[in-house]
Amino acid sequence: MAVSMSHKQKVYQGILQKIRHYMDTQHLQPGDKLPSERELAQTLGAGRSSIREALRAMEFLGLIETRRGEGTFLSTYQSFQTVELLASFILRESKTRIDLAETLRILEKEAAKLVFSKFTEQDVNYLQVILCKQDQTLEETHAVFFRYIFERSNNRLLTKVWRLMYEFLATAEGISYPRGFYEELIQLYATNHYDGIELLYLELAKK
Amino acid sequence: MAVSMSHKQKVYQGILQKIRHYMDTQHLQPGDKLPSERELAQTLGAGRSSIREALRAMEFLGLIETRRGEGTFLSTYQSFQTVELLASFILRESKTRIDLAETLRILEKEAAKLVFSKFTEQDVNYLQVILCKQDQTLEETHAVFFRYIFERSNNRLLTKVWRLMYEFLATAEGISYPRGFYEELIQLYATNHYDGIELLYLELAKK
DNA sequence: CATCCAACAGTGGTCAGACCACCGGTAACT
DNA sequence: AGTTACCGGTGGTCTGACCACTGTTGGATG
Repeated sequence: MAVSMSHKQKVYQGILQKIRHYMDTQHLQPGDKLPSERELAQTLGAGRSSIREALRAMEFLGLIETRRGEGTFLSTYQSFQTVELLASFILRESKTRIDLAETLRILEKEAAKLVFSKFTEQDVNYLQVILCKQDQTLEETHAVFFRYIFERSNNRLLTKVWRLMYEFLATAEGISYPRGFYEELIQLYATNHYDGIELLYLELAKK
Repeated sequence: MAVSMSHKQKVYQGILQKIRHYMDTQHLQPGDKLPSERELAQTLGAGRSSIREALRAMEFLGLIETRRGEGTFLSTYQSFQTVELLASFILRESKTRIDLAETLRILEKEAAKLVFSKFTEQDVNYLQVILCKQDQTLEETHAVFFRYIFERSNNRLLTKVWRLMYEFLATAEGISYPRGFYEELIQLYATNHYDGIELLYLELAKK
């Protein structure tokens, strides 16, 4: 009675909820096997095609991996295929891109601020090394650079959200700032200049 | 011969390509109608269930909108259903309430800053009214207060992410700050004191 | 003539069943 | 013991059926 009254939620959406719940209660880990489609259909009281629509959604998001003749498994790693296909479709919508870019920058800025007090000289050196590597594009550098920062932020949720959005946008267009930006940021860390981060991003927004 | 030869590509993935091609050649605009599922099945030489799996994927990406009894239409606006679904799975793991609360605060702070330059006297008055209402708890006030700010931020993605996290956390524990916090924030808007936002949140974190 | 409403055709939503291709294990055979 | 053929389980796909819902249409009614 709860949900599907007013909204007439589709079956496969309910299936998604139930599968997630199943994953919770069974404490499934990445790589574990899900029940077969037929079994799920019977257990959850739905048609197999509805189950498949739900699984297709999860597969699309890179949450599961299906192997014909074997079964369906929880993904061990992040599937990029999803993101690529997605990007090939969507990203003409300019407002989406703008929102994404803006949000992305907010997350990066705040992560940079979160780790500020934690950063040691060693951390700063490490970032420096990343920046100096010549065998990668600026876009790659950006990814490695911030991935490190987010890891040190010690906020898994923030990190996940960032990674998701980043991959989302990065497949369509490279993401990076002027090289000087990264150098200045490192400089701020080195000179213990917290407030500079906000200003640094403020300048970035102007361009 | 076309699709399933070498890569064992699934039918629905081929369908996606074809539909996109169709959209291109027919110069479909947002809001336009797609052929019916049955017609697509016949035209593209596939079963209706495969067509549906493809459409389901597109629906996730917010590309199309299906209306029972009417048909399938290209989305007029970009929805973030993908993000929503993914978030529900991600949040499932990130049980760390601390991460959530931290991220939530970051989003709110940045939204507050985003709307700063846009805010008129009228907006400030409206927030004042929200705050003065006595018939609701502080938690409810918090929700209404920031919902308004996020709406004015003009960043749908940011708003979506916030709402998701907020609802997720709010069900577990009430979320609110001291009443004085909101008053001070309004005061900052009224006195055109941008930098104060950062400081205000800094104080909040200390407690 | 204008208005209303019932019947109808078309659409997405869902289910059940069938067949195929594939994988892994196992029993039979050499 | 090693090889092979088979078999059960799994995902991949198609078909046909029924339901619920929508917009239209055409006739009955005032």
